[in-house]
Amino acid sequence: MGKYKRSRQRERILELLRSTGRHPTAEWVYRELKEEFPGLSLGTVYRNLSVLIDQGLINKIDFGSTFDRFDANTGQHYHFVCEQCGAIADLELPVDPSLNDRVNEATPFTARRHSIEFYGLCDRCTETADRSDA
Amino acid sequence: MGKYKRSRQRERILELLRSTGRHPTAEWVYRELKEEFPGLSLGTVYRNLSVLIDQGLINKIDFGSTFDRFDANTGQHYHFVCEQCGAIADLELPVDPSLNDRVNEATPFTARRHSIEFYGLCDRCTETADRSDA
DNA sequence: GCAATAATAGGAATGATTCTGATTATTCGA
DNA sequence: TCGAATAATCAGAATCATTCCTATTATTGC
Repeated sequence: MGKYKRSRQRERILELLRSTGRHPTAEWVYRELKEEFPGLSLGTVYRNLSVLIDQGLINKIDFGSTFDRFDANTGQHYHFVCEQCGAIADLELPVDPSLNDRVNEATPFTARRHSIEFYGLCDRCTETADRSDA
Repeated sequence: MGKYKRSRQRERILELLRSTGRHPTAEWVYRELKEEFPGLSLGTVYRNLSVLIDQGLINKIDFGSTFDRFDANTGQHYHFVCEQCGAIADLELPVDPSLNDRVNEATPFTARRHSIEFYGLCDRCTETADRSDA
């Protein structure tokens, strides 16, 4: 979290994200603003998006991992993702199909399934954090 | 779902995924099996992983999107993802922090937050599906 | 065995994202 | 208001996970 100077580009990117219900990609933001900033480069969009995340003004929707991950447990189950070491674990927590119904009652969408990911520290990383504190 | 012939490589990849609690990346699988199949190529691993998915024997953990997506709604909320058109919508569904507690009681992990994504058809795609059916 | 065809290895291609370097814009104190 | 310090920009190169291509090899069913 360094110190940031203002830039018209970054301000417009934030405005644009706030004004849309979509969850845009960097490419979409770039195309939207290209007319207003003819010299805009995609790198600038990406950099500003990560600055905005750093400032807590926007979020990126993703798993912690940039890699595809594969799972031979094909039954329904939820996941725990360690924010420190990146480990992913299956959870025993019972899957609750009624959650889909709640979406189907409250929205015009048809939810057929859902996934839940919990984020935090795994047992190993919790220990490490305890030691390094204090 | 075409017709598949067996291959030693694919059988071992499935065994490996079943024998591990991790949620491996393709690269990890490749490294694990490289000694057993000295000529193994990463492309073979990827192809077989997608065949195994097609056969319903494994799952890939990801969002529907291969793009990063950004969201100016920084409050806690859940998402709906349309499996057909890829649209992502914020849901009004109240966020339930007690879910974290259930994980914290039942596991050695420390869950600080969680995300839920519902998958299905959005209103538009539901209509389209209705028309094309029957 | 043999024909048909799926699977393989290896490497090139793709495509989203990040990095680099030279230039421009912003900030802030004198 | 000027100027030094430094963050931000643009353009394009680099990166890196993943997919695609091609010639060769393995599997299947008869």
